[in-house]
Amino acid sequence: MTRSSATAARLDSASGLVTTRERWPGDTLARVDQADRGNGPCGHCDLGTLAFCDGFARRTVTSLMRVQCTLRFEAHDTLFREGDTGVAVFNVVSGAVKVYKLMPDGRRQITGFFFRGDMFGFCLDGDYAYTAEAVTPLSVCRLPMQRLHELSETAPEVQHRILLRMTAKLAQFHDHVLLLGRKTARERVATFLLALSERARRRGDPASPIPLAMGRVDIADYVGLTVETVSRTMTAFKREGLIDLPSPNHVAIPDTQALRAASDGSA
Amino acid sequence: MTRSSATAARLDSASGLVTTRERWPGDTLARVDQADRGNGPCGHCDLGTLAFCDGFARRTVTSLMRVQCTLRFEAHDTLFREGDTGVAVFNVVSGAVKVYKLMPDGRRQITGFFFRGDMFGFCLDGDYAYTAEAVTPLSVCRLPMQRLHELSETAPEVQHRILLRMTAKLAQFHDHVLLLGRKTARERVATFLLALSERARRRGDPASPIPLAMGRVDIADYVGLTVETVSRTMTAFKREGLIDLPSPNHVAIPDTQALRAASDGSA
DNA sequence: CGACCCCTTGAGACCTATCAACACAAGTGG
DNA sequence: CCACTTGTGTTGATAGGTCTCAAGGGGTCG
Repeated sequence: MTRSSATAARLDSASGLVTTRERWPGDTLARVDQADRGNGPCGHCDLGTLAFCDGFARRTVTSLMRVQCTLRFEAHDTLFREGDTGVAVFNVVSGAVKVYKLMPDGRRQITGFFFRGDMFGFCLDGDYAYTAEAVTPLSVCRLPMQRLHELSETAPEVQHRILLRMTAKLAQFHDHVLLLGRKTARERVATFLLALSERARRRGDPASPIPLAMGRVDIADYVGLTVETVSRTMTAFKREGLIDLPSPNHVAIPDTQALRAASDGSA
Repeated sequence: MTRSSATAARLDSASGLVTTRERWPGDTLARVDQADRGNGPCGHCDLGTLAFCDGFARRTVTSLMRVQCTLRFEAHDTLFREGDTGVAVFNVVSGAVKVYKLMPDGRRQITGFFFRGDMFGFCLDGDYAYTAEAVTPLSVCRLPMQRLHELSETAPEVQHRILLRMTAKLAQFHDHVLLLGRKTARERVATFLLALSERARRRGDPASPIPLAMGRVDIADYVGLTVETVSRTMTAFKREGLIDLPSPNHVAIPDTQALRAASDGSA
């Protein structure tokens, strides 16, 4: 699994020594076996229609191929830290990522989870406002922000897609702010599970038995609760038949409408 | 103050009958007296360096002038509602705007305040994810999103500035999510006041005696607390000398560092 | 002057956090 | 193979921060 090269990439990134030098498969920092290369538009991944470059003109795809590269990480690896100079955006090819902010006393708030097809790390002449960490073994497609920006000057389609992703992210934030500011513990957990389910559906995975890539602590730090409250709430949901827990890391939603009702207090 | 035309614009916008037809000063829907026109790059406002079009090439500014128009609203007027088709972005020329989401049972979460120079309403082929309402008498510069997008294909500077605004907004959201998910009541109020102060400073206003354009209820709905808690907290801050309240709507910050310490629990 | 709105203050209730303990699975090393 | 450790999830008892409910003060405006 190209373990050693993945380590090199991780160290490079985690140490803040990210340069603007272009890298691509074959580069010592991010070697990707030929077998790992997918059948997507750019040949870097197999995201299909989820790929950032899906549907772009061949010329554009070619340009993107030159500047992007695939990187691999293990769970708990740090991709970049809050305060690092932001030089690239990432597309998740496989696995899951969490991004979070820390307070001086150690309190943590996870501000987002990213799965296959999701894009994160937007940053324009400035530092990353958060830390990004692999939740599971991870494969990401890395695009230098500057190059992406330059490319978008001649390829409006690229620019439009970036704007689409960012507006979608902004809308997500509005929802999450509502969750954190005004929802009860039950509503938060229900909303979280529904959102996971909906996102799974949108990327073509089954909407109901959903795998929980993250642990209870991460869920708690995302919805602004404690582990205990999350655990108690999920147990309560199971007792009430709102969800099923075949294993601690798998959630089935027998009745979406019922869970939805629990997610905004209309239950 | 062009009351009747402002009413017309409001009704048009609030009723969801926003069209993509270009409008400009002189248009019956958005008449702006000549005296109201500023000395900014486009002649629509006097935002100076805060203006969206500041620093753009003359050709770009001219293009922008053709598609943008200035609108006026009174406090409590609704600019657009959650679910309305998103067709335009707005720049605040004077006054303040709040955007919020409502839950079925009436709970409200304000997700943002916007002041002079701030831009809001980003929306690409989709509906607004929130409602926008004037907090004070308001003057905004309206730019059709579609036109802005078209223009940005030939004027990369426009596109870059949009990206800048959106990444800045994303960073703000990360901070606000941390506030809502992990901060105590004291920390929330302190953070809020500091952010107001900082934003005032950045747009060239004094950082310390800051006017509170919004009431306690709005503050509470923004920081995820109740009015009572906000009021109690501010009273406590005043008692402790962290802030001064010459009037309920004016806050002086004698010691920024002390308030900052209170904003992240390092006090 | 009275109605209304906003802000403030007080007392008690409630939801969630905190602290503590236990179950269970997966390593790890003797 | 077992003892031990570690990590994760669950459950219980208690405490505490914030909400809820209630009332009063001060300003504005008709």
